Parts: sequence; C-alpha cells; structure tokens
Amino acid sequence: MKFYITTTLPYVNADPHIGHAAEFIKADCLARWHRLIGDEVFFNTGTDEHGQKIYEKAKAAGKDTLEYCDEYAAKFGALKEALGLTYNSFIRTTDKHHIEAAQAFWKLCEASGDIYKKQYQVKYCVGCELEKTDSELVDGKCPLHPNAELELIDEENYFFKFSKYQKPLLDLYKNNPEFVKPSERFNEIKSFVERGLQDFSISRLASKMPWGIPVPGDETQVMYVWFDALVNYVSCLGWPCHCERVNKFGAEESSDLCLCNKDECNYKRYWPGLQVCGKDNLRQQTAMWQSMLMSAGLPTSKQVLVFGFITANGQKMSKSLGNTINPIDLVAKYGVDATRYFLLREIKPFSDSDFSFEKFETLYNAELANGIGNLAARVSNLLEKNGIETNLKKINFVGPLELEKETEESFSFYVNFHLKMSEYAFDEAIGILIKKAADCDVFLAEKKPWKMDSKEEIKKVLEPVAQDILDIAYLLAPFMPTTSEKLIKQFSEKQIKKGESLFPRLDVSVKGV
RNA sequence: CGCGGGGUAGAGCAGUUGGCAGCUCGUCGGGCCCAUAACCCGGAGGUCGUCGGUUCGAAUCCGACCCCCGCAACCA
Repeated sequence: MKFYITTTLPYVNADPHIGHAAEFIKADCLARWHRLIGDEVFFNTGTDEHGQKIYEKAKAAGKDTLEYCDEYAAKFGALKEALGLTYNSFIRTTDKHHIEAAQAFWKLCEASGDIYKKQYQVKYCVGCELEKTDSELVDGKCPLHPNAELELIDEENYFFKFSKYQKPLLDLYKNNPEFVKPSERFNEIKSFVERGLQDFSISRLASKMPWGIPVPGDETQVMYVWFDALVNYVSCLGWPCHCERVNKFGAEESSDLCLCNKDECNYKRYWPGLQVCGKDNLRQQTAMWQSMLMSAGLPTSKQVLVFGFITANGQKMSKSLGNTINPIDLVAKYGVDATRYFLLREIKPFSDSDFSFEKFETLYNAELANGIGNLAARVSNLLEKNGIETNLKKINFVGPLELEKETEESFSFYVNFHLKMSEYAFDEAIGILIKKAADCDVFLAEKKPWKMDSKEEIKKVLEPVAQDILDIAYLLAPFMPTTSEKLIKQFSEKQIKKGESLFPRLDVSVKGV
C-alpha cells in the first residue's frame, strides 16, 4: 500500500522548539511504522517562508529576505539528523517548483470562479505600525495606544469564496466520520463551519509587502502566505504534473511544470494523504485547505490529525518567559532515542501535555533504565554466563488486511500493538511493550534461572524471555530506531552477549520541589 | 443563557450496557541477589468539584451550581 504523510511547514520566524519536534517525531513514527509493515511511504516536511512577518524580520535583521530564510531552513533541516527523522521530501515555499504550483493552483480556483477582487478595509494603528482586527480593539481603540486615532486603510485584495464551500465541507465531514482526529477537534471545526463562513483575503499589495508569490496576471499583488503555503502538500509530490495538466492547462502552457515521470507520478501515487498539525492549525488544514482543494478540483485530504500543545512546567512556552525547550539541547543531553521516547510516550498524542526535566528523568529511569535496559542486561548476562545458545525468530509483521483475519482467533501482543498504532495511540502502543518487559521480570523472579544447575532447564526459561525481548526490539523501531537496531543485533546472535548498557541510570539527586 | 473539553490518592492519568474505586511515578515495609542501588511481593494514601434527584445500588444516569482550560475568523 501507499502511505503519504506530511507535517505542517513551520513558519521561519522563530527557532525550532519542542512542539515542532513532537510533531515531526509523531509523523516520523508513523512513517517508520508503515515502512515496517510493508507500505511505500512518502514523508514530507519543510519550511513556510513567505509573508509579512518574515519580510519584516529579515529587514530588521538587515538581511536579504531569502538569505534570512536560508538560515532558518538550515536550522529546521538540522532536526533531521538530530531527531532521526526519515522524511524524503523537504519543501521550501520559496522553491521554484512550489511557486509555479501555487500559481497553477490559483488559476484553477480562479477558473472555478472562486477568486474575486474586493475593496477591503483595514484598521491601522500608527503607534504600533500594525494592522488591527476588531477583536484586538478595546472600545474601538488600540489598547496599547488609546489616544491615537486608528487609520482606516482601504486596500483592494483578492478574496477566496470560502462561503461557497460551507455545504461541501459539511458533506465532506458527514461522509468521512474519521476525517479529523481527535473527535473533539472534529466537533470544533464542524460547529465552526456550521456557523457560516466568510470569504478570506488571499493577496496583499505588492507595493506594501513584496515577499510573496506573484498573483498570476496581476503584478500589483502577491499571494497571502496561507494560500501559497497550503499548496505545498501537493506541490511536494510534483503536482501539477503531466497527467493533470493535459486536461487542466493544456500541454504547451505549462509543459515545464512536470517534475515527475508520467508513469511514476508521485501525485497520482500518493495523493490524497494523511496530514498532521498542531491544534492552532485546525481551521487552516481541515476547512480552508479542503475548500481550496475542492475549488481546484483536487481530491480532499484523506485524514487530518490534530495534535495538542506542550507546556513547560505547566506554563505556556514563550520566549518572553524564557521557558522554551530546544529539542537539540535535549538530544545533546539525553540522546535521540530517549528524546523521541519521551515525546511519544509521556506526551499524549492529541491532548495538551506537560514537559519538565523531572518528568523526563523519572520516565527515563523507570521505563528505559530500570525497565527495558535492565531487562536486556540481566537476560543477556545470564545467557552469556551460562553459555546458552539461542535461535530466535524475527517477528512476523502483518499489514492491516491480513490482521483482520487474525484478530478473531488470536488477540495477541502484536495484534494489540497494531491496533494501538492504527489509532495513533503512540503512548499506549509503547505501554504494551513496557508491559511485556515487566511481565518478563515477573517471570524471571518466579523461575529464578540463576539458581538452576541444568543448562537445559535454564535455557527453557531464558529462551522465551529472550524471544520476547527481540519482539519488543522489533516493535520499538518506530519509536527508538537506534536502540531497536542495537537490541536486534544483540539478540539475533546465536550466543547472546551482555554488551554495554543501553540506558545508564540517571542520577536524580536534585529533586524538584 | 455563544460552542467545546475537563475537575478521580502527593503528582500525572484510566475508568458510559450503573454493581466491592484502578494504573504509573513517588512513599513505607518485606523479599531476592541474575541485572543498570536494578528486579519481585505487600502496605499506607481518595467524602471520585458542590448540592439535590432516579435506583436495591452512581465516579458512571438526570437537574442545578462552582472552578479550570481551549475556540469565538484572516492568527503562518
């Protein structure tokens, strides 16, 4: 089967933080899992680089805008190695192909009659030098500059007929009861759409804000950043490609747009796919983008997963509070696998969760050092000391189709795990592995193989436990790839040897209050 | 009466066909001694937000109220 997964593209106005890392790692975990069960995977991420904030930030830093973006793209790109990400596509919205795709997408929406020009009023606070929306105002004034009169700026922009898609969106939701996960978020977007939709502006005056993709056929306007950015989910697949342009554009008009081989068109192979995003992106991904796809005549996304936020010590992370957590620092301190483990195990997939070093270290010691690490050490040591040779089997990975047949008869360890993974319950899937390891400890305590004399007897106890560890090791791969690999190597030898400890216990001498 | 989520042991959480209130961490006691001061067993600790109702019986159903947190449109 084909499996396409994409994260949202982080906006390059700030350094990567732990929230980005969590989103990438969850997506990576799913990508690795699907590869494991035999799917062909396309995994996309990248950076969102247009818009006013970027333009202003670069200007303030005295840098060329693209040069500024290059720096940030490199910072986000560096997460690949640091976090062990396995994406095969890193798109930047300043890539030439993406720019062309956004313009092609625009034309399709225009052809559907969904783009129109409208005079548009913006309230502008001279004190802040910022546009203000009504919801930001107090008594019709800027709360920061109550004595300054607001200026009214009239600007003519292009608008997208979002309102036209209320019914189609509600139909989409109705016909796809699993379209948005979790269900709370699905309800949220449903009621938002039910309340009625207003068209949104999709362009800016180029004279005021030139850092955007030119609107086709109108040099005075550039696209509003959201309109261009969302298109990345298909442009990264090579859209618009040969197969599409034949009927939509006419071959001569855009013959240079096709990036993919006619017979191996990634867009055709992989779209529609699974999208993941943070809860701040709910509206854009599950409503705006879906309506844009409908307008352009493309299939809507397969499913959207909406993840929760991470707080730091119970507080919202922010630069001004100085409590942001840098994922690179975590990796440097604890290693990539432990970092991934925390973000997949302690951080709940869909609800908000809290990060603290105390929680991190507690979890690390309890489940990695004392749990799986210690178990591997005690079993491998007993096997080596007693000179016991084993012949363990690789786990048999089964895809979802075959699984259905098996579920009836054997509600096994693996089936259970598979089920949790298909529900995106990463934390609970890991829980099944941890439970298995704990069961092994209980089993060993009961049998006491270290008291036995006969090699036969000892082997009878240890071999099944070693097999369990190997099974765990295989299933650990999506979460902790390095550890998984080490364990598989160690427990696939005929004579298993003790080796180095996987997760040295952390000394938690300084206790949190 | 804007919409939604939540209030269960010191902390974090599970618990809807209503039936002796569970898990992880921490804590206390015991055991073991193969292992990373690890592992195993047991104890203590909760008026399940408040009040009222239905019921033989409610964390679980109904009503009222209190508190916390999201969303309430152009925010990338």
